[in-house]
Amino acid sequence: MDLAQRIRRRRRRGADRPIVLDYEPLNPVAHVQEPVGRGPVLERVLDHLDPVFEGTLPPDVYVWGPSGSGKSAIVTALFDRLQSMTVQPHAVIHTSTRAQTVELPTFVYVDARVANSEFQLYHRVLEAVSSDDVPQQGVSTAELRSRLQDTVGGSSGVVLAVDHVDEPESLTTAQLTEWFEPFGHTVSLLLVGRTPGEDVHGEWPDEEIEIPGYGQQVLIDVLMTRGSDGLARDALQHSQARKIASWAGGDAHDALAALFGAADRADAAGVERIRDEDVETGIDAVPSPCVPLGVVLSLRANRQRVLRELLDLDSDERASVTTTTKAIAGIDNIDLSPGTVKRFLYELAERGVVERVSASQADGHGRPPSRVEPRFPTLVFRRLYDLHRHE
DNA sequence: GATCCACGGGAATACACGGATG
DNA sequence: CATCCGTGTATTCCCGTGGATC
Repeated sequence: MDLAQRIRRRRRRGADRPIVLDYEPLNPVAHVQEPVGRGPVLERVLDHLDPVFEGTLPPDVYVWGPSGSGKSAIVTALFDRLQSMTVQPHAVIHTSTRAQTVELPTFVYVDARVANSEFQLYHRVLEAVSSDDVPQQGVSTAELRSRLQDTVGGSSGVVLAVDHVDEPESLTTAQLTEWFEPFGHTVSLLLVGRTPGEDVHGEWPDEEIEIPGYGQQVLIDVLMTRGSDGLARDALQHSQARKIASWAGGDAHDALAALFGAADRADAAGVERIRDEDVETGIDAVPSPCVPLGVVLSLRANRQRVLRELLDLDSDERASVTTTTKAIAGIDNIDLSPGTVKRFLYELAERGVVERVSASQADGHGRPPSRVEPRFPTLVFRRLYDLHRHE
């Protein structure tokens, strides 16, 4: 348990809520220090990175696996650790075979959902590599690239992980390889995506690592472990974890989202243990198909605001896109015009965050209305959004 | 002045339906 | 009967503006 977690627990205890001690371990997008049950996969990624301990950079690699298979968890945990080794004074590794030391490259992790332009990408990397501040505006993309080239050229190289490639509104493998082509062998890419390599980019020239989905038992372990980190003692029963795991079909994101929802519900009810009905509620609050929570949380603030308000509307306010629009734009201090709210809703539908459901029958004139349904874990989003607004 | 980006507004287009038209 | 038209709605699309920084 780290310090931040200890403090969060104390704060929660003060709130007189018996079940949830800390929401973070239940958060599907939380970064964990030690991913549970992913040892073999970690080993394979480490095998690939092995050359860095000999002083050279590994070739580019494409890591892929189904949603909720722990890709982000593995890569963030690994890069966090490797990065801290680089920053620490003992960044120099003494190899046993040769009495000589090697310098580790810089390890940088970038989420392409957040850094989704060439400029943003260079910015993140540059900020990680050089210790100075890097301007966000007023400097051209080309300028940033050449600054980055200068900086990287004089260093021992960069291993750059780019997560969530080839999603809508993020970056493609083609773009990334093109942008870093001029960097030659000073930057090694580790791209993380969901689809098999051959499907997206026919001739990916380099290695790839496949990450399989979680098995049933392992997923139950994940739930029990995270549950015991975040919940009061014995609040979650093994049979309940089993039920969630079997519903989730190996998807740890969906499973954790359901557990989060269940715990939140039980917490609000003031009971001491999660009830089976809470599990039901938690599962129901995760639609299928479900867009990853990370997609929602990387949306711009105003769009998240609209989604948050959407969750509080009653059903006749959600009868059509237009009435939904009016209801949301009419809320005090929302500060968005109806036209803009409406455009947001259509944009969000395009990204799969909400789904348009057209009414079966038109009553009266005009094109039949359609309403929007959330396609993200509603209880989790609501709780996390409200928590972060109050801090 | 150049640069990137977020934001907001609304025009333009597509669609569904009932009823008028040839 | 086939087609067109008007109306009201849904959906898409484009572009200007302004903040902030170098």
